[in-house]
Amino acid sequence: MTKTTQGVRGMNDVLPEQSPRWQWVERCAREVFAAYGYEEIRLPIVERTELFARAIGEVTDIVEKEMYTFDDRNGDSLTLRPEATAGCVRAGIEHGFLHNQVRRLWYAGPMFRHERPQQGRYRQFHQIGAEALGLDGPDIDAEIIVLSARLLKQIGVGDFTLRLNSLGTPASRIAYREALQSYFSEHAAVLDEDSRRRLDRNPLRILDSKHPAVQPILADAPSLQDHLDDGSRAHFDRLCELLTAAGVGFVLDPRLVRGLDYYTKTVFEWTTTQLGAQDAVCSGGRYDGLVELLGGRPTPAVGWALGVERLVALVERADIQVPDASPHAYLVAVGDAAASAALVLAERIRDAVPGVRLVLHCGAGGFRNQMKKADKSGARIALVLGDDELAAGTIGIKPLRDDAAQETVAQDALADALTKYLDDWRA
RNA sequence: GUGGGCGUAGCUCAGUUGGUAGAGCCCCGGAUUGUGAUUCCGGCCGUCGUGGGUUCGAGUCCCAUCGUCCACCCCA
Repeated sequence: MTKTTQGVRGMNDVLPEQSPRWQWVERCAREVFAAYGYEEIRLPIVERTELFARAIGEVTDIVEKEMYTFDDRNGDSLTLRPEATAGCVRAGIEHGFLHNQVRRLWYAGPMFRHERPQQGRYRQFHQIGAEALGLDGPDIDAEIIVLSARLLKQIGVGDFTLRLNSLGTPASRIAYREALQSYFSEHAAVLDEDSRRRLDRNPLRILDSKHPAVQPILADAPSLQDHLDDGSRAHFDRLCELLTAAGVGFVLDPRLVRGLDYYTKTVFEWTTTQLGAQDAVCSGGRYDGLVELLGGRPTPAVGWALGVERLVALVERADIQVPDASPHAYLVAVGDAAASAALVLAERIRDAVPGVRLVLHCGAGGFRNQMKKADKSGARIALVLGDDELAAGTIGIKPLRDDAAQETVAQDALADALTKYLDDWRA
């Protein structure tokens, strides 16, 4: 393989065998969003670099070392979006649709982060996300989480854990941050290098550490729950009540900290045990300060994003039967005369039988080989047009998926016959 | 960015102590008396990831590099 025919690292092709699983996930999302009145928004893949720097946070890993950033011809610094919430908020401010309004939005599309690829982690990956803007109550947190629960259930792969935590307001977070810093400073000796580096930059992240040496001191670290302000506390308690009432189970995870700076109050994450290290399949939280931070009127908001590749991997692993688009009928034409007649006949059928999926195959090869192809195509029936049929004005219908007998019908009656087959299959 | 495993036909892999490359599947054509299973026959396919080095000779040894997978990290 030469370099020119080699794809870019971490950016994958989705081949036809895989597409039906993607379509299934996308279709479930579309249906569930519609059921909650969420509207689709389509955003550019490229935004100004400073948008992400401000929204996600200058000192986050994403902004520091994972963005695909380049200069536009006029010198502007642009970046391939590493996530879509920032762009969503940007669009809201730019078009004024957040002004004193409530918006329920969803989006889907590719995101880009320059990380080292591994299972469930790619440089171009796809997210489907939901954002509810303009509402500050715990009920909307509950709604958007319940929505995610329904979507996961609809996709049908099951077996997820919902982890829940509250980060509090920025003010209570700062107080907590200081408490953490002083606690970890006392134990600086046992901290690993990474944790020590985070000590003054982002001490919350130390709670996430999996380093064996720091595990013991994590247990006695100050709890974020103890530093929550009253408002956040009440908000969180109410959310827990609502989720319980809605029958959505969850576990409290005081160590759940998101890697993007804009989160406030509620944060959550759906995880699975089936995907190795990249176990988060859907995660999000509240970001009440972001709209204002980006220059809009103060507007509360909650959202989440799910990783499509990860869901698709689970769909494949669970061997879920998803709808495919294999043809209903495979028309075999043998000989030049039959070939030209078949092309016209096939068009007539597609006109007359709405929704029919008909593959036309003209070519050399004996009937046996033709039938083998018909069988492999996944079609339910083969239509045979040879010299005999041509002369008689008929066509052979050969069932491929069951033992029904072959029949021969007049070409004029083919549309009706096919309609009947389609009806039978749907029944 | 760090660590480890792996890189031989489209796919899954075999290649013994270094001697100039194989199988199965797939694909294509044909036979089994006009029609999908099975079986049979034939055909196509590789500069053994790439570049150096050691050697009379390397897929087999050494170095580098790229890719890939997994983990760390990070996150969807």
